[in-house]
Amino acid sequence: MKVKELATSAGVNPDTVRFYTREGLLKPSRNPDNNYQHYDAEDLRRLRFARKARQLGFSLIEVRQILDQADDHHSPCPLVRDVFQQRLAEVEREINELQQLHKRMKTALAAWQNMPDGTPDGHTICRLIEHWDDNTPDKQVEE
Amino acid sequence: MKVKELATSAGVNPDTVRFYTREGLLKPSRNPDNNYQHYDAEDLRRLRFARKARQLGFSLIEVRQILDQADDHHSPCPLVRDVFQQRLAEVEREINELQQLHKRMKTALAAWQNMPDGTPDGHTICRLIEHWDDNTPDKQVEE
DNA sequence: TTTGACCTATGAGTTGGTCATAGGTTTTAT
DNA sequence: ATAAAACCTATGACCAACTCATAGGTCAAA
Repeated sequence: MKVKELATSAGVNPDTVRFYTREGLLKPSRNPDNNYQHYDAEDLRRLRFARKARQLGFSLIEVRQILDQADDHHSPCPLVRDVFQQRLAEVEREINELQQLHKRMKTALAAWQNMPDGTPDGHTICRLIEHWDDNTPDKQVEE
Repeated sequence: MKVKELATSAGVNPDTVRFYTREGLLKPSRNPDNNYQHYDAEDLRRLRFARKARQLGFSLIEVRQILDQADDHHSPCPLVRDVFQQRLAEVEREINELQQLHKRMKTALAAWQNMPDGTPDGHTICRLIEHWDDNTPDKQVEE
């Protein structure tokens, strides 16, 4: 297979195939006649594997490590389980953060219903944001 | 105030102050003697405003637009309300996506409990991921 | 044989900073 | 007075994971 065919088979951009090849995730052979890359069924498996792992939140570096382990005839599954656990915890943290942000946004929106739009007066840019309570402490003022 | 003092007052990295200045969010005057930037209370207000807006998910470009409107003596609040609404919708979308991902991860993890770790066999890299059902359609195979 | 569709390598753009470099200035301590 | 520390300047590289643009080489069909 050439680049476009592999890309189409896996549903990705041909440039992604080239990028993954540069990054060492795919290991095509080369046609010496025309310098074209030649991909086989194994590359398609690797590419599909990589895309699924990416959807699960694995980084490209992690995917490469997993593929490299497989190349060394070691089972990558323990590594997969390990990274997956971390990733799951991270997703939970992200959800929490976003839900808190969402709650604060809704609260702010409700509070804004009754606030007039002011023109900046040299003390305030837009009360809507300046009176937003973000519970992050900030420091002293000096001039 | 000089860079570090402003940065400390707002609880940010001095490089962030320089970066925001380059990006036009802060407009310090310059001391012609030594070419140093001089920030005043207004810049501190702008910087704090910018940081709050960033926490709400406003992009730097949006923040700059808002500040520019304020500089033109227009109330930036309508723009703020508008961008805020879009941002709220986006946050909701992000939460949904993450929750779906989370659900699929938990399901996969449960399914993995009873699956053995295999060594790559030329057909499979790691069943854990390859048998992951991601309900994204992909295309035909050819070689 | 020429056009279009493909291939190559390389570099830039995206976002929001952070860090490193190399050099100039000011402040503090000796 | 002077030397070191702590600050300032501008510029460019770096992070992630691609995507897109450029310039040029190759190949298939009309």
